Amino acid sequence: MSKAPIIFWFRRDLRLDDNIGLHEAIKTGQPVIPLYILDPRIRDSEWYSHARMAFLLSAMQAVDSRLGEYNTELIVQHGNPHEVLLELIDTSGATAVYFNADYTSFAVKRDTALQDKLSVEVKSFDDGLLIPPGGVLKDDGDPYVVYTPFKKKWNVKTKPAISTVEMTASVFSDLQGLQNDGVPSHQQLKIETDIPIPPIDEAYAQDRLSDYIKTSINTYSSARNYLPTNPFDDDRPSGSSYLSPYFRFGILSPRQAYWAAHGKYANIEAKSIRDSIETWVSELTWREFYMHIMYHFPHVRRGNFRDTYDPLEWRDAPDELQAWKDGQTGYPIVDAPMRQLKAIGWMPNRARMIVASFLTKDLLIHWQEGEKHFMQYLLDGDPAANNGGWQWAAGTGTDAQPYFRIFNPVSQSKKFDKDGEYIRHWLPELEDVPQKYIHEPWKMDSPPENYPDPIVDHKFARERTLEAFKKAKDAEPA
DNA sequence: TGAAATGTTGGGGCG
DNA sequence: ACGCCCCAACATTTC
Repeated sequence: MSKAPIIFWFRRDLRLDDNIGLHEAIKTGQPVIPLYILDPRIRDSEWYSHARMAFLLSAMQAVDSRLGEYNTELIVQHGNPHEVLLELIDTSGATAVYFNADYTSFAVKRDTALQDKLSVEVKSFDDGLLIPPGGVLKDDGDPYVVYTPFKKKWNVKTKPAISTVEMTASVFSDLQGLQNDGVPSHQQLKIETDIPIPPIDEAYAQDRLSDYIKTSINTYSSARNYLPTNPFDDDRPSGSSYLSPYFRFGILSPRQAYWAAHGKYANIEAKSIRDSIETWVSELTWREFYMHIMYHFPHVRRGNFRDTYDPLEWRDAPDELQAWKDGQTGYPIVDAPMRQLKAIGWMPNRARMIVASFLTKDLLIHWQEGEKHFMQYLLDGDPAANNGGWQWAAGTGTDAQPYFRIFNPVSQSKKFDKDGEYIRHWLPELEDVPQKYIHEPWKMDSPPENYPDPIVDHKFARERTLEAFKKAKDAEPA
């Protein structure tokens, strides 16, 4: 090769379009080595997810195949990033390493340390958020801890950076002679999951996005609470765009989503549609809010955002926790989404709130147990968003719901799965339960034998939780 | 992006 | 026609 190459390290940005760091690397005019590093340490994490790893491998394959259009390929190597990079710099003669910033505290530490460990230029770019951490601050320079004022200040100015990557074969490095382990198989990584992995590539994600913006987004405000059984084959009106896993791995950029929505918003007058678009964009803002929160307050990763409820005595109830995980609590509206989670690695937002309320408020089990379980199964499992959601539900977080806001599983069920269709889909043992009893089958004269009685009485549980939270709050010194 | 307890009002049954 | 009670229906307060 004539010029010395530059390494572009893919992480949570598995796409070629609108990839700021990649674009900057290409702009240098140096040949680019596209790299993905599989760090075996993630396997040891208590948050490791077989399903998410399977999704990631497919995403890597998609990038590799798209790179093939430019007569190049994705270099995949295993190991500690700095060791892999040292070696690759040595063998390739690369003069720089470019990547997009990952704002989680583990990644920030790792990436900062790289600057010292590598002798070449290391450059990090803001790409994964419309506004990076630090870009939305109060006038006194402090980060926001309440969503509404954050959102008010959250003012997107960036445009979609690059509509199409302009690449030519010559831009990419001649990769001959570089070690490439290739995208590993499930077998190689000992992946055990039955979750069907959805189509994963940039073109698919873009289609899904534009389809959604074209029609379904129109009714998002009202449909968002509706419980879709499966985002891929459910033909009922669905509020969910089911794009979260694509955001999680950067197959879709938030700029692409934001500006697609914005483009429609600018050309439409109907109030209800405008409201729906705003509400949908607001969910993108929530994503950014929680990423900022975890960046500014890394202690949330280890415990409560607020210490008010630190004295709270969460219950140690392994059997009940297991019943919750297995979808065997006896409350259909809790069990259905828990089964769905294990089956497809996803559940709608309303369902996440319901099952989180049940674990933390009805069972009074620590939100971190729920956080962990979600991380182990969710295809979109993201440390910041997941943590934010759980602390919100538990009442320990930023801008959290007050502790006394306790969902009644039966009323939630009647409200958001009126016909019981969602329940019957995921709980086949309740298929023949009459409509009258679908939300509370224990009231039947002879309930289905293969479905458990409620593991806890809601009314009793509610009282117990109110008391426990009150006690914890009063224990806190003024 | 709650639900339950408590309070208030007003129509209707009934003596 | 009146007073009384019951109890939806709605509103407010409380957790």
